[in-house]
Amino acid sequence: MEKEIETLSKKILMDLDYNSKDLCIDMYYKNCGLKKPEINLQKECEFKPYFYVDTSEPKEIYDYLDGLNQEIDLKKLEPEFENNTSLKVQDLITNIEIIEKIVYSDYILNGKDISEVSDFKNKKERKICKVYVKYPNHVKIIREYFKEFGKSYEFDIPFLRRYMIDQDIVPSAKYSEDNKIDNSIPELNCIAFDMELYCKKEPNAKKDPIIMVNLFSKDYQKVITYKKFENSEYNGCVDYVKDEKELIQKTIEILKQYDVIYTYNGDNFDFPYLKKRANIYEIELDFDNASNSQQPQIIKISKGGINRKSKIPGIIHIDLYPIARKLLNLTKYKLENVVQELFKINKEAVDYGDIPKMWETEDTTLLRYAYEDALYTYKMGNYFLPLEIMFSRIVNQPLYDTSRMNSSQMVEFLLLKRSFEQNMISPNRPSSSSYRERAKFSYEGGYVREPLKGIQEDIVSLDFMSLYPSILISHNISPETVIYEEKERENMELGIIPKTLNELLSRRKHIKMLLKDKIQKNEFDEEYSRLEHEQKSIKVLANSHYGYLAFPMARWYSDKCAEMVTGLGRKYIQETIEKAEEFGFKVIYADTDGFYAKWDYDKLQKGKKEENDKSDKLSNLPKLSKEELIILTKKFLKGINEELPEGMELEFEGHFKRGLFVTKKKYALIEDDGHIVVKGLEVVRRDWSNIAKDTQQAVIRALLEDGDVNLAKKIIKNTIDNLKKGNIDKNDLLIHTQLTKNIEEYKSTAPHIEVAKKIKQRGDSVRVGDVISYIIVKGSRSISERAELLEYAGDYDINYYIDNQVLPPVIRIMESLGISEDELKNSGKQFKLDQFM
DNA sequence: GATTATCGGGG
DNA sequence: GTGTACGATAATC
Repeated sequence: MEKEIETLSKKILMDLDYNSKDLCIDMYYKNCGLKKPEINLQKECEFKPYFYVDTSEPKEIYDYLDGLNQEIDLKKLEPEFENNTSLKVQDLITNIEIIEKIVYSDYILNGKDISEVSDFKNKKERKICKVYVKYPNHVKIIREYFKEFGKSYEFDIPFLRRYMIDQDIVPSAKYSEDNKIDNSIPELNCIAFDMELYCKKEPNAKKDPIIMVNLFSKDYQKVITYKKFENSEYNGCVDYVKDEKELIQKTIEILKQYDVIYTYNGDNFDFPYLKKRANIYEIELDFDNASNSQQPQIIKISKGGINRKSKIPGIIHIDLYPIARKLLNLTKYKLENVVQELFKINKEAVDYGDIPKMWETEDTTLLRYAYEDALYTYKMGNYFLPLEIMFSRIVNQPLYDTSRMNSSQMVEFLLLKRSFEQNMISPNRPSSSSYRERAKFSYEGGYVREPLKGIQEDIVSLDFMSLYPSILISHNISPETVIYEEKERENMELGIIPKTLNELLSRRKHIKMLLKDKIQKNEFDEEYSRLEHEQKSIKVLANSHYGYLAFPMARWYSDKCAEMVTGLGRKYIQETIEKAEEFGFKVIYADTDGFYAKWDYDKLQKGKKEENDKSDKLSNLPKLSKEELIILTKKFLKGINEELPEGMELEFEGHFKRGLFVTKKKYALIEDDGHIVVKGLEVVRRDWSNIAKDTQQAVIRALLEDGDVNLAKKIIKNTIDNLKKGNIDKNDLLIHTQLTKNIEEYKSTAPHIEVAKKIKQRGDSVRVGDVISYIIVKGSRSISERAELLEYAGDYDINYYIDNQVLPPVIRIMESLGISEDELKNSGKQFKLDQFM
């Protein structure tokens, strides 16, 4: 009895899954009121699959089907039928209803003639047939039979998604006893799961055993293994089992006690591998965690395009790899790279090839590596989870799914939900032919202005706050409004895209206000962090709407809209630049939604001579201080923002002491606190030698910190001199390139391929994925043939390093300052000539 | 320079 | 599961 009362206090909808055996939706709730929370399974069997057929008369449908007299190909149908006597399409239809709906497709052009498009300003519901069928997986097959009859709609929305949309189910949220949603982020029990294998080549689940399972949660942090590591300082972190079979069994026993499992690439690797190994030992993989369920829950590996997805019903598997890929912008997404980015920690990496040896020699490096893999997976999971929960709630789809969706897919589900709420029938996805047609479409993007090259001082950076979303709203751009003239569009009801965006941005504005209030009151509590995550996720979703319109797979695709948005974007930025220059700024560089500018002293000089100085008092000063420049900038912003449409705002982003502008998309800036920001210049790329990277970095630093061109020149000259004198650590000359396929598969040759061949000839092994580090040595053969490993390298090729490594990254920078390649190259010689004279 | 192919993460 | 990637970079023309 006491338990019952507690149970009522709060429950969280954790996970949902379509159960094809029971033809129902399994809903996993977590009861939070209990001392030990418990998962409960509820079955939803009332919801029935359906789709729409464009006719107002059910009889027409039956007559048509009778006329067809088509028997269904039973092979296509599963689950199997009780009696496989002949089946007709109409036997699988359970009901046809006439309902009133707004058919969105009526209002969009999409290849039609303009005369066939209905007027959105007079949009209204019309009669259409809602066709119910017996089984969800029959919808698509049955729909095929209607192709000759007429249009059908919403036949490809997965059953579970359909249910979430129609019933307004909010996942990963707390429900109180009166079924109201509580906004706080639920406390979930999370565990990170990772494993190590014994394998000498590519892992093969038939023979390569799992040797360690690494688990990390709030109350359990262990590496489970079956080989005793003697004298290890890590003994406290190790749990021993008898063998691999016991290892797998123990892993399942522990994992099933948690709500959330974090992995890094578990979709494609850990779970499929675990499943295969468990099959070998005939272990029943039962992850069932619900107190009242009777069926075993096993890992479901489904195909998602090229990749796989691993789902355990009732437990939320969060694979952090796809999340890191969509939320971070890195060149590499190995676990170490992401850990470095998020926590600024250099995580030790282990070469996979060394694992067997470490295992045999009981090298504890392997234990530490295993332990840290789980630890950082856990930290990363906790870092991303609140944001992902917010995405799941806003989009209104299960966390498992939204965490694997890209932003366009999330926008689509958001729109499907809005469309349903507005009693609309959503447009269909494109056929494969129109998909190909759409994919070919290309259009002009943002405006990028050629920079004022060289070193600039005292720079302000200004940008539009969410430019594209605000253009979509203020110009009412949507597939159904785009056919109207500008004026007409702005005076009519908002289309679905601007309407959805408007709701999102108003919510974000409201949150921002609440946050400001909390900051003032110094309330950095749970509520604060929840709001912070919510506003962040709204920002991501709002910024994805423009991209969604140009996404060829989108239901609400519209190339016209996308083109219009970038066109208006270019107009706004160009007009703003003009106004900035009229005001007294000199714009140095602009890209899409923002620009860098300095104060134009030259123009003021001219202006003074021409007309007797009417400009602001401040501009009379010989040179503006940083504070004065910012005051002027804010004054300019105020004027601009008064003229801009509502919701659009140009913002002050920052002040920079100095900047170096090389070409479009290639520049570097130094902030007032000395922090350097580099864009598009190659310093970050791994395949260059240290000497090339270090020289470029030193040159950028010299130019930004001191504005000293001569110092930059000197740095380059010194490097060249040192190379000539042999005054260089050979390690700094190593060039690193990854082998991306087997040596035999390369059609052409390259230095790292030649080196890999040499390694093989010497009897050592090279594998796909190895990074080959080599030096180019002296000689007359081709460069590829002169590539050597450090230990076999003789004298290095001085000219190669000067011409192909050191100079290319710095030449463009120096050219932007008016210094030629010749001057840099010959400076050494000239120096010698000077000595002769 | 433009177009086509491949690769990613995990061990 | 009433479904499918995609975006960057290297290789090649």
